[in-house]
Amino acid sequence: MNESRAGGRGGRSSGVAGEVWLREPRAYRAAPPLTRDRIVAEAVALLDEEGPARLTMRHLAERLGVGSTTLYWHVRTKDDVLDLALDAIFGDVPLPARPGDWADDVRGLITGWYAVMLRHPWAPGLLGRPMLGPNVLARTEFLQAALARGGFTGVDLAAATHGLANYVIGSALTRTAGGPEDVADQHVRAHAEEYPTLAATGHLGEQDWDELFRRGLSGLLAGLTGSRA
Amino acid sequence: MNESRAGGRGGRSSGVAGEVWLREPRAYRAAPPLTRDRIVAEAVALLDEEGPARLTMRHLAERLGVGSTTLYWHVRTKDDVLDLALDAIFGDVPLPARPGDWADDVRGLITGWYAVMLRHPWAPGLLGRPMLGPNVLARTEFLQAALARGGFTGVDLAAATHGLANYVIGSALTRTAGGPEDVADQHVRAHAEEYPTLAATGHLGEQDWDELFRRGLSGLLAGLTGSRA
DNA sequence: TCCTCTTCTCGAACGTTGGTCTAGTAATCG
DNA sequence: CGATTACTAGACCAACGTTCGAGAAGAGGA
Repeated sequence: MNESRAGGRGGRSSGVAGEVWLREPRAYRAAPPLTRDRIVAEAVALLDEEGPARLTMRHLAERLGVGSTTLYWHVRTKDDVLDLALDAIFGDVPLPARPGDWADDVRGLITGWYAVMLRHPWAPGLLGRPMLGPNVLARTEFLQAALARGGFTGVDLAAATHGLANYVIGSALTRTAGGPEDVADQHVRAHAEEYPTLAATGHLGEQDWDELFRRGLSGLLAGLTGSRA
Repeated sequence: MNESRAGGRGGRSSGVAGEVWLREPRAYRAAPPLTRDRIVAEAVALLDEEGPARLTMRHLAERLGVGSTTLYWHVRTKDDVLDLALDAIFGDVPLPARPGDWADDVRGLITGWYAVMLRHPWAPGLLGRPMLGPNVLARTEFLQAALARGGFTGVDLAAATHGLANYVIGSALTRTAGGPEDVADQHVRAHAEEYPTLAATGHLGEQDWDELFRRGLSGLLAGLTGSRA
């Protein structure tokens, strides 16, 4: 080999410094190159850890150890990242390998959906955009298929699917929307004369929210089943 | 400073040009001074006409004929404007002067709520923030009071209130979220082999959406009533 | 070994945003 | 008439999403 390239003085590691030892071996491809999947995964982690306000392209790139503009080679806009991150977490909603009792499947899917959104509290706030990702569509397909097995057809089927989906979305949104629960509670209590019924209902603990969601879901499911054609 | 008081050339209408004739008489107080209400009303109009993306403090101030910084005398941040605008439109949800049949009142309130949100399609997307405005609280109070009249108590009451509110929120959100309806429809149809049930449901026309909402609401209401303690 | 093509990365910079600071002006009150 | 209050414009700031063009790295061919 050539040792003639004495004085590894090169500003850059290439061209000069033929010494193999001084060059990091394939450092460039050591870490997998940036991929869309890595970006999305890191975005989800960032959202979970630091909240949506901290999700900037620069900060995301920093966490990935790349320049901010590099992201735009893999993704067109920031909204793309948001859309992808949103769909990504819905991949965690468990989907039974084999369809069982239709009502159980529906309940399981909806509660799983709900749980995932609470696990990523930033998600419901991002829901104001079309949800056409594969994970979302697969779950919606499963939901509608289960309802079809339950005897729903035509408009009843569509109404049941949308009704359930809308219920879970609204529930997750209002659950994660409020700041500290005490604030709203105190505010209502402070104006008890204007909102007597609300004030009387009183404070809702951590546990009760899930119970409320469960009851509402049961009611909705029962009502839809009853009004089935 | 400026000794050249000659010529009405002054960049500003004040200080220079002592001639009363050149000054518009009381132009300052001619239009009512900026108030929080005017800001909110203009913000709603702007959102309706140009969409949420165009709601910037500068643009809003421009429409009001004032400087951008002036807004900050009446309002702390842009989020304040958003919160106020959101609550403002809920003032349009009709509230019966005298409570009637509880079920009718509930249906009327929920459908009115839904209609208002569809009339201001930007509203559902802003729902990811605590809703403590007087208009929202008054309607929630009315809803809960009507349900209480219907015999709901305790946890059932809370579940019914939240269930209905969440349903209407989710419905409005998904309704306004999607871009052009055809896009989603075409996308699903293009992957018909993966989403057979969804593809089979087919396209939903303008009319059907309201019908779906109505059916879901009926089902939910029936279910909640049935599971009432 | 050299050249070229494609794939991928990045620094610099642009235009715009929400928000603040400075420095006022018009009306009002004592 | 002087001081106080209500209100406003312009300049300014840090931060944002995004564009642009310059390149580096690897594959393939001759």
